[in-house]
Amino acid sequence: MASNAVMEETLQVLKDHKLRVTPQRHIILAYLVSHHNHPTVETIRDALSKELPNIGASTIYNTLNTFVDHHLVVELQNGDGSTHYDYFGSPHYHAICTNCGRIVDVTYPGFSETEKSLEEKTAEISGYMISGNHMEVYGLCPECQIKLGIKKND
Amino acid sequence: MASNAVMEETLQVLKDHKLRVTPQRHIILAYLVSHHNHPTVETIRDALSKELPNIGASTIYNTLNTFVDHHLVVELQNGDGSTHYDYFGSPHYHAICTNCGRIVDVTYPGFSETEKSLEEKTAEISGYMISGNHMEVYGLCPECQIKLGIKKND
DNA sequence: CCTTACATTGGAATGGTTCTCATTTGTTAT
DNA sequence: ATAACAAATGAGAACCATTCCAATGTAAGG
Repeated sequence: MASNAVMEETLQVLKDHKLRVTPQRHIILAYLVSHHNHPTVETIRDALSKELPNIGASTIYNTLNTFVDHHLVVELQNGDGSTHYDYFGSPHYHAICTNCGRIVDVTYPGFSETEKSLEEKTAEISGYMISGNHMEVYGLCPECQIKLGIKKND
Repeated sequence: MASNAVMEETLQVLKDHKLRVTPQRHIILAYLVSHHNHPTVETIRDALSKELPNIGASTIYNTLNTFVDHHLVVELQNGDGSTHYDYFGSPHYHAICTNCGRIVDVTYPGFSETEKSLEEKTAEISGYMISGNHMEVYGLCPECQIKLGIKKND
């Protein structure tokens, strides 16, 4: 359940981006801000079934696409066939398990510099006018390492 | 049309990976090696309509998925709704146009070190056993900058 | 308030990808 | 060579995430 602080924060975010404040948008954004589940549309629909029992799938898609357009949210594919969404608060990237699909956020001191440097080099080499990036790292999550009986030699 | 050298090379690649050498696999791989179009399944089917007039869509999907499993090929999404494929020869990443979807390969001296460092930091932080990564940079390609009347201030 | 442009609904349509299964083909061992 | 087996192919059906559409509802500004 989203706290009052989150509701106020997300209200402001919507206004800042000149988006019409509908209950659906407000509640979906609050959900994304207060969870880091990297949910799918289905996950969101289930999670909000109490607050928004009659929401249409199209609305969730529309809302998320709007958020993506406004760079509030990023799309992620983990190979399970549906798109996952992540509220883009502070700079981070994702580690994705190739076995179970689990997605975790990763960052480290100096990551912003790495990002910036990558973007600058890309602009220079390709002539693109850069607006963003995605970095993803693939591997086996700790649980799947155990599940598959793989030992880590460190 | 793939040269003899490419056909020999790809034959060897298939054998090295212990993949059964079928004409379909051989020709598709040769196409990927000798083109850097980041093709979709449809693009490939059209391009090979002379050499493989009766190939089924499933075969192309199966073949590409097999190549992906063997890390010969990577999948790319540029937002147009279908998956693009790229033969993974030498280390590089992709710049993707947010307007027209154009994908270009990018690399620079020291890129491998950047990659390696990212993977090592990720392993340390997340506990994942890393097997690979994807980096993508988004922006407007030079053509779309012109098309949209955006001037570059450098 | 009233208006109007925009958002939401839900059901149908779309289309990329996977599935099924009968048939064909590579590969390995004889 | 040839036989035998496992694996790949092809055609179409099935699947399912996502988009489209037309009708209805609603937020925001004057």
